[in-house]
Amino acid sequence: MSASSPEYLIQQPQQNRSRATMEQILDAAAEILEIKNFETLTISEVVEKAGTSVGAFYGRFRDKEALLHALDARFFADFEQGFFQLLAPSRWQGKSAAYIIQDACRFLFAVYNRQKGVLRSLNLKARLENDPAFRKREQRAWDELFPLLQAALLACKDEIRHPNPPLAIRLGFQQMFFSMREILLWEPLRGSAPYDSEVLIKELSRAFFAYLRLASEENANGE
Amino acid sequence: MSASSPEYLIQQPQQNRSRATMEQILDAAAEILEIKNFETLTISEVVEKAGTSVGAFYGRFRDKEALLHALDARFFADFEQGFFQLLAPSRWQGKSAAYIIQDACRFLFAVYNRQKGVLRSLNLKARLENDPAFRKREQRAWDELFPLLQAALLACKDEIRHPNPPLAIRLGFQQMFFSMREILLWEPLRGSAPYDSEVLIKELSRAFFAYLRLASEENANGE
DNA sequence: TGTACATCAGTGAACGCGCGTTCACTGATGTAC
DNA sequence: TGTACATCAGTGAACGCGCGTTCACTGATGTAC
Repeated sequence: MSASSPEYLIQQPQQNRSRATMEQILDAAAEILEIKNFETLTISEVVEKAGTSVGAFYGRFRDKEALLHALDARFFADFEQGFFQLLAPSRWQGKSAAYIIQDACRFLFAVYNRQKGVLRSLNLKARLENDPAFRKREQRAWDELFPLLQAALLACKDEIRHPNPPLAIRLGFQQMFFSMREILLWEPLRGSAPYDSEVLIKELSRAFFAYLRLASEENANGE
Repeated sequence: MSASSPEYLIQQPQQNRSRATMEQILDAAAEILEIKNFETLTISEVVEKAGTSVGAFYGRFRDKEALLHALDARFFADFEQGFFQLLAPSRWQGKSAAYIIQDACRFLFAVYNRQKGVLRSLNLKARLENDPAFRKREQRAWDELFPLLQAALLACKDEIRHPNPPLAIRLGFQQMFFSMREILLWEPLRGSAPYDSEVLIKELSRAFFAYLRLASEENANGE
């Protein structure tokens, strides 16, 4: 679940009983975050939903903030597991730029298409907070994924006809990333017609390699 | 400034004196929002910075929320002025898709490149709030700009080689819009190297029309 | 040009509510001998 | 196999702080005659 001894915990659970309680608290919080945000969530409603008590909460967590840190850690561990599984070191070696991009796009989709409530809150916290910890953890996901993608794409440099490949790779990926996050996390709140998953992945990938002006894409046909 | 008699005001200023006070309150709030967010901003600090009193504040505004509504209204009025000025009805008639896109992109840049503190708070509020008013006002800007752009671009349909022009126009514009907002409002907080304004406008436009696969762009040279 | 009155505008101390946090206490689990 | 003790885990009523909001009051501006 979470690392050796994070500073936001009072103390690691020692018995299965308390490990279960903690898990229940995290699950309850995650569930509540699907419909409200972290600011309006109260400890009381979390522990009530988790079937435990306020005191039990503070026996584990330093304060309310610690709850979100723990959710963050839990999510990030999940993210990394998927990351190392899907993106085994040599997965992109010798592949075309188009292949790499679709792969990355599909991964991004998978990352942002679950735990949306938690992700929304983390995303907001990273923007609201003075405490840089949330911002840093958000950054870390980017810092793990982007360099890999960049290296893989630069290896296909001769496919890329954009005059400034490093710039285009960076901005193109940002566009894909921002759009994916925005559309999956926030569009539902606006009630606008959602994109079909496959269409979204395909089109965001397409936009990216069109921007890079891949030679291979030049004579491809759409749809 | 603001419309006839918005419900978030207790009463419209009747004397210049109070109009000035109100303006000072709004300015002070906007300034504070450059460095903190609306949740952590307090009425006391606003009125102190504005050189007035808590009572004066509540003489104008129904509650704290009303302050942000007023800032929203002030910004939106600004937006619309720019909108109707720059995008006079016939401005895009007979123009190429590339021209239209650059024009729209430049406009987006202008919109999001000032009042960033206020815009950040409005953006957050639109996500946090049950009160749909903020969300709706955000939507309205989109609803004014997008149909115009869509119509103008569909008029150049024969330039567009993407197999599904309406889809591509929508998603492409979203990408441009989301990226512009994200990069201008939130990237600075992350401390990553900012883009040069002209480069940003040029590249986001380029990405958009590359995605549409404009015929004209096919044999254009970059940089 | 002055007087009386109504309304507008502003003041800031005091209030009060909500929610995070504490704390004195009980019960459960593990360990030593 | 049982007893004593230490630590872990959980309970929930009570506390208290911060900040939004109120309110009784003073002063400024406008208007009628």
